[in-house]
Amino acid sequence: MKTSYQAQNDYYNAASQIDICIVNTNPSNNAQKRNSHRVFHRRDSLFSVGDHFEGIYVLRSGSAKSFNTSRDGEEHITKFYYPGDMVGIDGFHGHKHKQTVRFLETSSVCLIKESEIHSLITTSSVFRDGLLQAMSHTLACNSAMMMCLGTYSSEQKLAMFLLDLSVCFSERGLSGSEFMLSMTRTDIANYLGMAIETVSRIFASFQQRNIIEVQLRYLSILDFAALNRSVAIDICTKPNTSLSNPIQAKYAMN
Amino acid sequence: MKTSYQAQNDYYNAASQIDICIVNTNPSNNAQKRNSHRVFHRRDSLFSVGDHFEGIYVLRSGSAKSFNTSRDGEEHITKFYYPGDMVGIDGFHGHKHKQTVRFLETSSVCLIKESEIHSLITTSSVFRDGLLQAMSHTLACNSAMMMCLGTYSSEQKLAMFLLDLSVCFSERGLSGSEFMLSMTRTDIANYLGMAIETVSRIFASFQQRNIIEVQLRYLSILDFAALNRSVAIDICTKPNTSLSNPIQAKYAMN
DNA sequence: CGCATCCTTGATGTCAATCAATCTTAGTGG
DNA sequence: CCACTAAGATTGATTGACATCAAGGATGCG
Repeated sequence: MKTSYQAQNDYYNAASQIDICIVNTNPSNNAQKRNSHRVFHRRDSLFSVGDHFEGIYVLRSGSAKSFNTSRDGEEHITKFYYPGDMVGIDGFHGHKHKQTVRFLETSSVCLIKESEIHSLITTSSVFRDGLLQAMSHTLACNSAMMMCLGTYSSEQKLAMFLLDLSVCFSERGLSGSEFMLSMTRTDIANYLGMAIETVSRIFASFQQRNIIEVQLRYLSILDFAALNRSVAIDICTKPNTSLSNPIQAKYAMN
Repeated sequence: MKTSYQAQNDYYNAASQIDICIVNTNPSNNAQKRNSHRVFHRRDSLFSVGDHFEGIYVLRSGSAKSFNTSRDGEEHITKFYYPGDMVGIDGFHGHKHKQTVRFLETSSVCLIKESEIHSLITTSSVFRDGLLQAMSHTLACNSAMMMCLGTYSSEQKLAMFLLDLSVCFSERGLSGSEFMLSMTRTDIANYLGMAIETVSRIFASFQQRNIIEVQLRYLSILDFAALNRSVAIDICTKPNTSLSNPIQAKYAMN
C-alpha cells in the first residue's frame, strides 16, 4: 500500500508562541541560537530523570515522548511532543528533571538556557506572556488528559487520541486526516493506560466500521463525525442515548 | 467516637513560595492586599468555566476542588486545593478559565491581580522563581497523577491518595496521620476515576486490615508502611512479588 | 536469510462498574 | 424536640469491559 502522503514531522516554520518570541525579541543573536541546535535519533534521550536542568528545549523537528518511572520500574508516557512544543519545563523545580524525554525519530531541538529565559522574561513582555500562556495551556491539557484517563472507556480514549493528533498536525500545517504515527502501539497503550491488545482491537474495530484506515504506522481518518460521536457517547455501550443527544463537534471536521 | 484531633484547614502562616514572595517583596501594600481577601462558603464557586481571568488566587484557609466538564455534562475533579495553593493559573491562556473551582468548606482566598503578577515577575526574582517553580512542580504532580489514573489499581489509587493527603497536611504543619477529609466519597471517587462504592469498599478493607481508621470524614492512618507497600505492589493481586521487592518508602513515615 | 521487534487475533479470567437495597447523618421546618 | 427529607455512605449481587495469557503473522534491519 503506497499512498501519497506528506512526510511527517519535518522542520516547519514553527509558529509556536515561544518560537516567535525568540525570533521577535532577539533577532541579533541568531547565530548563537543556531549553535544551540542539536540533532538526536530514535531512542536517544534528551534528558533523563534526575538530570540537571539547563533550560527549556523547543522541538524543531521530529517527535518525542516524555515519561516518568514508577518505583517498580514501570514507565508511563505523559505526553508526545511535536515541532514547536516546549520540552523540559518540569525542571525548574529543584533544577532537576522529573521525567525522561526520548525521541521517537530523528529530531532536532533548540535550547533556551535558563539564564536566557530569565533575561527574556524581564525584557520581553511578548516572551513573558507566551511562556505564561504556554504553561497555562499545558495545565489545561493535563486536566483534559486526566479526565480522559479517569473516566473514558478504551474506545473513547483512542478516539480522543486520534482527534487530538489530527488537530496537532493541522495546527502544524500538515494533513489532519492522513498522517504517520511516530509512536508504537505499545507507546499508545501506555499513554492511554490500556493494554496493547486493546489498542489493536479498537483500531481493527474502527477500521471495520470505516471510521479509520490504518496500516501499521500509517493512519487515515475517514469519518471524523463518528470519532467525535465516539468521544461524546461511547458507541458500543449506550446505543440508545446516541439518538437523544445531538452531535456536538468538538473538533472541526476537515 | 470523639477523638481529639486538630481543626483542619484553618488559617496558617502560609509558607508557600508565592506567599512568601508577596510578603517579602511588597511589605508596603499589606493594607491593599487585605482588601483583596474574600471569604466563600461550601459549594460556592470561585470561578466557573469560561469566566474572565482576573489573576491568580492564593487559598488562605479552607479547601477547594477544581473540575472541568465534559460535553455530556459530566464533571471530573482534577485537583484538591489546600491553604497556600495557587488557584487559577489555567486562565492565562485566552484570559478565560478552563475549569471551575468550588469550595469544599468555608474558605478565604487572596487575589493577585494579573497586573500585579506582571510587575512582580519583572521586579522580583524571588517571585519569578517562585512562580516558575510552582508551575513546574504542578506539572510534575500532574504527570504523577496521570500515571496513577492510567496504571494503578483502585486500591493503589486510594493508597496514593491517602499518602498524598498525609504529606499535604504535614507540609502545612498539621498531623499527617489524623485528619478530616473535606471532600465527599463521591468527590474522591470522581477524582480517582472509580465508583463511589469501590471507594467505600476499599476504605472498609483498609480498616479491616488495620491500615486505617475511618469514620465518615474523619480519617486516621495507622500503618503507613502498609499503604506504601500497597502503592508499590498491589496487596491483593500479586502477593508473590511482595517478598522479592524491597519496600521503598516514597513517603516518610510519621 | 535469520533474528528481533512490532502487531494482530482468539480464549479466558478478573477487577471494578453497575444495579439495588439499606442505613446514617445532616439540615429544615412545624 | 422530633418528624421529615435529602444527601451521603455502606454493603451485597450481578455483569461487563478490559487485562492477561497464548500463539501466530508481518515488518524491517544487520
